[in-house]
Formats: sequence, structure tokens, C-alpha cells
Amino acid sequence: MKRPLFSQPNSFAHHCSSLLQRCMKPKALKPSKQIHALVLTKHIDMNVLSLSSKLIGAYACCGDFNSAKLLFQETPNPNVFALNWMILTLTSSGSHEEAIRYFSLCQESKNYNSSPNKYTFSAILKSCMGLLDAGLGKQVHGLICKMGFQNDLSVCNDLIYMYCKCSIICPARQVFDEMSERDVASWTTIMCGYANAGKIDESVILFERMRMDGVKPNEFTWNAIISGHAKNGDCDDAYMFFSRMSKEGLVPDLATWNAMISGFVQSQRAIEALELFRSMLIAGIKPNQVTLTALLPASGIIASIGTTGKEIHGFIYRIKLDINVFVASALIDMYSKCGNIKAAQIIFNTTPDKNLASWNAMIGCYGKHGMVESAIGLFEKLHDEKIQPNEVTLTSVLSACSHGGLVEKGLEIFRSMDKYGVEANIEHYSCLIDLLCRYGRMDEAYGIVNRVGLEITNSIVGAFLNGCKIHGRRDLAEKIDDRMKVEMNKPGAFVTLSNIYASEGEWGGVEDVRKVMKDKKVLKKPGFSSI
DNA sequence: GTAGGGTTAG
Repeated sequence: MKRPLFSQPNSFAHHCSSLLQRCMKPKALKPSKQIHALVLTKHIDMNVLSLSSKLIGAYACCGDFNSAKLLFQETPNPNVFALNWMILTLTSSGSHEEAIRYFSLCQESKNYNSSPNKYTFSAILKSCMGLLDAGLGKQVHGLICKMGFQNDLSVCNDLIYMYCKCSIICPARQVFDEMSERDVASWTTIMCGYANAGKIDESVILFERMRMDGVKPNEFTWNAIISGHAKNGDCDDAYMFFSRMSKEGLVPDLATWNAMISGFVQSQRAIEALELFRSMLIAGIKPNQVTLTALLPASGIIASIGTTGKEIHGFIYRIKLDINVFVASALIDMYSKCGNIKAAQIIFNTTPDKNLASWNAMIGCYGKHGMVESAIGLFEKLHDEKIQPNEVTLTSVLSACSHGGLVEKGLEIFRSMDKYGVEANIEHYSCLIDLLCRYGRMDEAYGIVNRVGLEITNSIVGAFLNGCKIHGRRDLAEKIDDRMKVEMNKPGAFVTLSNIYASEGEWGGVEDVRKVMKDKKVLKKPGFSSI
């Protein structure tokens, strides 16, 4: 006798439910849709076995947000799994505001009565982090305590991570200190938080303490301590930990090598960076885009030694490394620095998914080489492409204007900065002063230097004093003399000031400046050549 | 029935 396929009344629903489950891991959208269709055509009650919530989960995790949303709206009582899937997928696709809207909707709505759980909080904390909204994070933290998740290991780790990413280490540390149980990730996360806040010493203390607590550091932990030192400019200490890592039986991985290489390059120690790169290849680690992006700026530092950026470019080509937008921008910058504008242009034009950094590199390239019209042309094209410039873009454009003699254009761009949502910083002000000074508009420049709240740095004063020198305005130089003596602690600008006095035989002034430099201990060391 | 966390780039 032929057995019926589904003997129980609900066995069809059971079957659909388990099939849906199996659709989720491989993110199989089509079978999920087929099951949905079957459920509808067979008039199965969607409330049975929370079928509608399972379908929401399946749609969300397969990336079909629209279907997930529609079904979520139609479902009278979506369960916590459905909610979590919605929030998690919105969060991981970067739609943080919407994720938060779903979360609060479900907090307030009568239509929704199951409580958030630790998965909900983990996901929503990621959105707070994505928005860098520590205030919101704090509110969620409050809710976590209210609902009794303050002792959950993974929720606490997520809280620490959120606070660290929002750059507020105090509450992160408080959560960490109050945890009854900590794992390697808890220690690593807080250590990174300190390292990124420039408090590497505290990271080291925690690194030693975790071992006393019987928690063994893993690759992530070692990488955190190594990159922490490297980012803070302590390459020697980074290297010390790098060597120690191997002695303690852990093999440096790609991220370890990348952190070391990038640290040495950022400290201008290009030769050592290159040596590390070679050791990495010998160790059999295959470099990736991060490695090459980090390494490329080294070519500018060591061009005179013989390894050129072009060789590194050749290497990229030989290993068939996929040139992503990071590598492309680094290549543009490298060719720009060694004066090969043509090569920079070719890379810029053949990069399909350009981002702001690529545009900035190319605009900077034109500016550096006096091609002010091209720089401005590209800057205006940015607007057509609906890309918002940032402070780097504006520094490059303003500096291009000043080098290329376009005073009015430069002033116009400076005035329009707030239109782009960029607040003028010291760099922009020094470009502005440079712009005015080069064309003799000294009194206006003097007005800017004296703007309330503007810190006088070497670049600000340097630009201004150069103008004074060229246009014979010792009177104006004298006017900021007193302020410099009080506020400045670096030699550069004092030398220019003293030169202005010297050029006019004003030896008293020269003597005076030298005395201040001596008192402030900023006497310039004798020049030396790197060769 | 929901994840795996944390490290490296312009």
C-alpha cells in the first residue's frame, strides 16, 4: 500500500520548517521562495511552528531584504529569531539606522511581545559602533543591564568593542573589570582599545596580567600588541614582541607581518620594512593587498637606494595580485611622488571603483606638479560624481591653487568649505595664508594669523613669515614676534624670523630671537644629510 | 534555529 507522504496534520508544516532551516546556512534564496509558495498554495497556517518567522529569517539571511521586510510587516507576532535576523542583516549591510529603527519599533510595538536576547543586543551594538554613536550605545548598555544580560560573556565583549570603537575607553574598562569571566577576545579587545587610544603601556600591563590570570594569548592578541606598538611609532618594541611571539610557539601570520611592515614604513624606516618583506616571502607567507599598500610608500623613502616603486609595481603584476582600490591609491601616490604623472593617470583612469582616497591621490598629484587646472577640474568632477570631498581633498586643492597662482579661485574654495561639511583645520588655514602671502595680500594674511582661536604652528607662521620676507614687511613680522616667543616651541619659524631681522641688519632682533630659542631649548641642530 | 568575536591598508 502506498504510504501517504504526510501522515500527521502538521507534518507538511514540519517538513517546510526543517527545509527552511536547511536553506539558511547555504543562503539558498530560490528554494526558500519555493517553500514560501508552497505554504501559500497549500493554505498552511503561517503561525504553526512560527513558519512566517522562519521565512523572514530565510529571506533576510539570503539577502532579500524586501521580501523579509514585507513579510515582517504582515506577520502579527514575529518572534525574536525573525527580529534578530532582520537586525543582523541590516547591520551587516551597513544600514545601521534602519537596524535601530527595527529594534526600537519592536521595543515599543504592542504587536511584538517577545523580548530581545543576547543575539539582538550583539547585533544592535554593532550598529551603534557603525554609527560611532556612543550615546546610543550607552542607552543600549542600560537596557542590557535592565534585562539582565550584563553578565553574558559575548554581550560584554561586544560592549567593550563598541566603546573602544567609539573611542571611549573608560566605560569599556569598567565593563571589562566587572566581568566575572573573561576569554581571550575580552583581553584582546580591551588591549586594542588602549593601543588605539595611544596608551600602549596599559596594553602591555594587561598583556602580562592575562597570562597571570591563566589566559593564553593567541595570534590575535599578539597581533594587537605588535600593531599597537607599531602604530604608536615603537617599531623596536613591536619587533621585540614579534620575535617573542615565535619563541612562545606561535607562528606570525599575514596580519602580523603586515602590521610590522606598515609600522616600519610609517616610521620612515623603509629599508627595514623592505627587509621584513623579503623575510616574509622567505617564510612562505603570501603577501596580500594590505601588505603591498603598506609597503608602497617605502619606495619614496628609499628610491635612492635602488628599490623603486616601479619594481614593487612589477612584483604586484608578477604575482597577479588583484589591484583593489587601496593598492590603486597607493600606486597613484607612489607614481605622483616620483614624478610619473602619466603612470598615475593611467592607474587612476583604469581603477573601476574609485573612492575618495583615489581622487585625493590624483588631485594631490596634479597639485604637486603645478597642474592646477587639472587639479581643479578633478575637484569639480568630484561634485558631478556626487562624492563629498574631505579635509584631505580641500588641503590638496587649496595648496594647488596657491602653487598655481589662482588666488581668487582658492579663496572661493576656502569660503565654500562648509558647503562640503568640512571644517577648516590648521592645514587649510596655512594654505590660505600661503595663498594670500604669495600674492602680497599681507594685511589680509595677518588678519587670518590673528584669528581668534587659531593656533600658531610652524606651517602657519612659516607661510606668513616667508611672505613678510618676500614682500619686505618686517613690520608685520615684528607684530607676531611676541606671540611666537610665548606660544611656539619648535625651531623652524624662529629661524625664518631671525633671518628676516638679519637681512635688514637688525642684529638686536636676531640676538633676541636666538636668546628665546636658547631659553626654550629649541635651538636648531646642525643640518645633516642622510647620505 | 540565530555568530564569532579581536589583529593588518590609502
